[in-house]
Amino acid sequence: MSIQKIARLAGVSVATVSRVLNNSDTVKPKNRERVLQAIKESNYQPNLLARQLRTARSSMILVMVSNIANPFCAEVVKGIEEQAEKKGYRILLCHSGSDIERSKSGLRLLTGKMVDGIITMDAFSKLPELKMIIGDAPWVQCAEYADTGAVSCVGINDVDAAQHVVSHLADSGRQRIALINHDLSYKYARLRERGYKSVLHVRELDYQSVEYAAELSSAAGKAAMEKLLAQQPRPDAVFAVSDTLAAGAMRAIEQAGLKVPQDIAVVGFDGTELAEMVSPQLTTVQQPSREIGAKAVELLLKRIENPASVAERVMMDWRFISRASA
Amino acid sequence: MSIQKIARLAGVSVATVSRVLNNSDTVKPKNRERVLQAIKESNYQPNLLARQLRTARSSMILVMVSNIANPFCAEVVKGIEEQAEKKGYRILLCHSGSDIERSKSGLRLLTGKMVDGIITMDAFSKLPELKMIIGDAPWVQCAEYADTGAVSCVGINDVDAAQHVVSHLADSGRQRIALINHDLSYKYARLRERGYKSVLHVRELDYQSVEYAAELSSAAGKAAMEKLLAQQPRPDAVFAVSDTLAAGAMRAIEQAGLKVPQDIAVVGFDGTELAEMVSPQLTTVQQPSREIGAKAVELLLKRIENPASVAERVMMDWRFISRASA
DNA sequence: CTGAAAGCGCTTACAG
DNA sequence: CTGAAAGCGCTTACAG
Repeated sequence: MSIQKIARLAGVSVATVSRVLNNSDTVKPKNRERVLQAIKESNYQPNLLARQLRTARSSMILVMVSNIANPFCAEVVKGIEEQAEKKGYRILLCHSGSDIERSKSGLRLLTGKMVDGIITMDAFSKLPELKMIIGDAPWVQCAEYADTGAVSCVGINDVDAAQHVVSHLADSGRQRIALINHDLSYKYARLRERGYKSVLHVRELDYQSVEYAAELSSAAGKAAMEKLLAQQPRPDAVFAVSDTLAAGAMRAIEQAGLKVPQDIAVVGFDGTELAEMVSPQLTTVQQPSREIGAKAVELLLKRIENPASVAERVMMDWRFISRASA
Repeated sequence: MSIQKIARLAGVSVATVSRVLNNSDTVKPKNRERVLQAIKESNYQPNLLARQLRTARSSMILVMVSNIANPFCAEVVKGIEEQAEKKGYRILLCHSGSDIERSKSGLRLLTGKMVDGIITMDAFSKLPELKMIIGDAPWVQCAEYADTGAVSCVGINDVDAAQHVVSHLADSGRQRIALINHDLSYKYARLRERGYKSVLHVRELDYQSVEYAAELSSAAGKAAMEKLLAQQPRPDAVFAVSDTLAAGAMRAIEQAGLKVPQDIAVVGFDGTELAEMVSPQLTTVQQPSREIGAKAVELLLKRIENPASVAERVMMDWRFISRASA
C-alpha cells in the first residue's frame, strides 16, 4: 500500500498524492477529492520510514529513564508528554533500567535518526561512552545536572534542598541523622549527599551514616533502612532521597517495632502522591515534576530547531512540605 | 556520515561495507579490517530508517499502556522487556493516558512500519476505530481480554479471582461489600464486576455498591472511597481492582477516623510492591506480572514470524494473598 | 569474494 | 496546478 498505488487509483502522479498528504500547496479540489477518496478506500497509511528518511526529521523525541516505576519519573514524563504534544512532537519512552547495554541499545534510535533528540533522566554524566554515542545530537538532561556546559539541563538546586531537609531535622532536635541515598553515579545523589554532609558539619553533629539503594524502589529503601537499624547507635532520623525509598524505610521501622516519627523521623524527596498515601504522611521536598518535564522539552526543541544555540541550565523552585513523618 | 563515505574511506564498494555491517557473507579479512577501521575513525552509525525501509523489519515492538505510573503496569513492562531483549527485540513504550487521540498517534508507529508489532495494555476492545487502525498487524493484548478471536491475549481469569476475593470477604462475615472498579471500557473491569455481583447474588447479600475510578491512581481510589463512605449505610468491606486504588481507599478510611480492617476490610488486586508498603499491609490477588509480559512477547513474536498463525488466548495462574487489611 | 545496479516509499526542487 | 526525476541511505540478488 504505497503512494504509488494511491496515485494510480486516483489517476494522478505520486507528487500530487504527496502534496495532499502534506496538505501543502494548492491542489485542484477535484484532484484532492480523488486522492482522499483513494486513500480512504484503500486504508492507506504513509510509510514513516520513507518519509523520515527523505525529510530527515521525525518529530519524535526519545525519553530515556532508568526506572519508570518511580512515580516522580512518571510525573516528569507526563510533563514531557503534555508539552511535546503541544509542539507537535511524539514521545518514545525507553526504559534503561540503569543498564549500560540497554542504554546503548536505546541510543541507537537517536544515532539511527529515528528521533530528533533525546531527554535523559539517567546517570549519564559518569558515562563518557554514552556521551560519546550521543555526540552533539540535541540532548537535555532532566532532573539531573549536566557536568559539562555542552548539554542543556533542568532540575532543582539539590544541595539547597538537602540542606533544608537536614536542617529541619536538626532543628527539631534530631541528633543522629542518616541518609538513604541513590547510587552515586547520579549527580543529584552526589549533590544531595553534599548538602547532607555540609549541614552535619556546620551543626557539629558527629553521627553520620549513609546507605546506598541500588534503585529507587520501596524494597530497596526498606533494605537500606534495615541496615541502618542494625547499627549501634541507631539513627533517630533518616533522610531518603526519594519518596519510594522513604516509604520502604517507614515500613522497615514499623516492622522493627518502632514508631515514626517518635523513634525515628523520616523525610522523603520528590513530593509524589505516594508521600500522601503512606501513614503517617511523609514530609518531603516537592519538585515541580510536570514543569521540569515541560521545560526539558522546551530546551530540547530550541536545540533541535537551532543546533547552533547554546546549552542552557535551568533551575526550578522546590518546596519543603512538612507532614506527620518528621 | 553514510555508508558511501565509509566505502570511499575504506576503498571498497558500499556492498562490501554493508556486508561487514551485517557480518554476513565472507568478506576478505583485509577488507573487513579496512572497513572496520573507517567506521571507527568516522564514528559512523548506520541509518536505521534506511535499513528498515529496505529490509521491512525493525526488530522493535511497540508497547502501549494507559498509565505507566501504575506499578502493575510497570512490572508487566519489565517482563516484556526482559523477554524481548532475549529475542533480540527492542521495546518502544507509548503512554496513551487512555486518550484516544494519543493512542491513534502512537499507533502511527505501527502503521508507519517503524515497529514490527504491538502489545497493548489498554482498553481497545471497545474501540473499533483503533482496532481498525491496527488492522491485521501483529498484535497481542496483555492483561486484558480480547473480545474477538482474531487477536492473541494473555491474562488471568478475572471472574474467578474476583469471586474468590468477594467470597473471602463474605466468609469472614462482611455484609456490605463495595467495589471500586476501573472504567468499564476495560474488559477486565467488566469481568471483575461480574465476579463481584455473582458472589453477592449467590450469597444473597443485598448490599451492592460500585464506584468507578477514572484512572488507576491512589488519588482516584481515595476519591472513590470518599463517595462510598458518604453513603448510608456505609460498606464494611471494599474490593478495589488495583492495589493503587486500594491504597487510596485505605487512606480515605483512615482520614474518616475509621480502622482497617476492623471497621472496613480492604482488598486490592495485582500483588504489587505497594501492597506490602502500606499499613496495614494489603490483602490482594497476585498476578504473575513478569510472566504475563514475557508470554505476551512470545505470542507476538509467533505472529510476527508467521503472520498466518492463529491467535492464542493464554490464561495464567493468580494467587490470593491474605494479609492484615482483610 | 566483490561491485554495479535496482529498489524500499517517500518529498521536493524544477520545468512546464 | 501538475508530473518526471532525483535522491534520502541502506540491502540484496545478480553477474563476474
